[in-house]
Amino acid sequence: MAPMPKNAAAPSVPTRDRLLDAFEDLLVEGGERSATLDAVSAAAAVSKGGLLYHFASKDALVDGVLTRLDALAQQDAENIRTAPAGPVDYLIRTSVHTGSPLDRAYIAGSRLAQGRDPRAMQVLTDIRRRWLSVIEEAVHDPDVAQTIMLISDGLYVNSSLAENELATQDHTDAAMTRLIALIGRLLPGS
Amino acid sequence: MAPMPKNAAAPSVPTRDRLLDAFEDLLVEGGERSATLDAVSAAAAVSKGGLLYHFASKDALVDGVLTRLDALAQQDAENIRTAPAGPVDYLIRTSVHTGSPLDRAYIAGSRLAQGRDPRAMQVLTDIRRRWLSVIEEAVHDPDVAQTIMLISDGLYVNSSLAENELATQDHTDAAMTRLIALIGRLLPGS
DNA sequence: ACAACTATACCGTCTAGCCGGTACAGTCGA
DNA sequence: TCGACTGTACCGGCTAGACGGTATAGTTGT
Repeated sequence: MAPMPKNAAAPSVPTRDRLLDAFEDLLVEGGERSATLDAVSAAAAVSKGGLLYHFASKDALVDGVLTRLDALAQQDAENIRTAPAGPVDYLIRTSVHTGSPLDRAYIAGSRLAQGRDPRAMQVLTDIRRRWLSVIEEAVHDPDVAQTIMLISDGLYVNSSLAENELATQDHTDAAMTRLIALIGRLLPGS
Repeated sequence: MAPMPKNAAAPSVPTRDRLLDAFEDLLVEGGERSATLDAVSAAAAVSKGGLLYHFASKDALVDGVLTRLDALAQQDAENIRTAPAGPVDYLIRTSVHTGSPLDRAYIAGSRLAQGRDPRAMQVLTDIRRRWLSVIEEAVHDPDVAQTIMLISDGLYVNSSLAENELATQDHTDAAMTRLIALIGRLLPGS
């Protein structure tokens, strides 16, 4: 009954999570097409049978990453709300790829959404709505909040496109600071 | 029916273009995975042999859409530059899905890029760079130009995500006008 | 005659999913 | 305390069908 370490040397990440991680990685690095069951099981160093023990179908695997993404995003909404430097600062700075679990899960989710998976689209839409309401709460202007969200989305697209090209765009700390300053101009005297 | 010498300027509705259209549609509506050779030929009402007569491989088909996208985008950059209401107004208003050929081609291209096709990523990056330089030319401030591009990207993501949901976001003309007005605040004294 | 197809059959590989088997820890009744 | 049994976690071989691509013979419009 109790969770078993099973191996004194390695209380390592449970197989289930390793499979989810592998699926995400494949989605992020190779797109929907390369994220096959065989590839996932190989990447997680689990047999295909083992994979299907934990996730009865590919659909179940998709549900798994989506559920995890949703949980991560819910946490993040709280982080945005309570960020010391303010919600806008936090949102913008974390919109460029940081390699965080949420980051990876979010990109994986958007790959799935691009494959027109309705569940993925729903989850992504919900996450965005959650973020938007936090920003709205902070800036007290729906249009400005929308615009900030658009910039955040744009940053996501951008860093996902230019993953290996540094020249195109710089997402340095300095650049982000300038961006945030610029966003400040959107807010009038109020 | 005019004669169709393989490599000259296309007359009316050549099979080659219908195949490209079908491939784009499938990419847009069903993602990379659903855009198979069988599906493409069926959607274009052409036999598989006919498809492979025009495009010797799937790679050639990808090259086809990418080449067409690049040409369309090159034209568009000129449209942005010479738009009566100004480049920024034009860029923002055409960032939400209009169903134009460029629009469709661009989304198709980004599906391919999400599948990590390096050619697709290159073409998309080039297009963005071209747009950016037009906007830079118009606003005389690199940071502001960047930010406007981010907003444009954000709009694109958004309308692609909420394709069937009208409630989430309104991309009405009025909303776009408000957005453009807001962007005006980014520009200082000038 | 020739380009632009259609129709059909085929091939090797990949893919999702299924199934029988294994190892092993824990439970339970006698 | 022993043997029968149960549940969990996993292995790896298998199959049907999809996929990209090849091949080839026949048809049609100009």
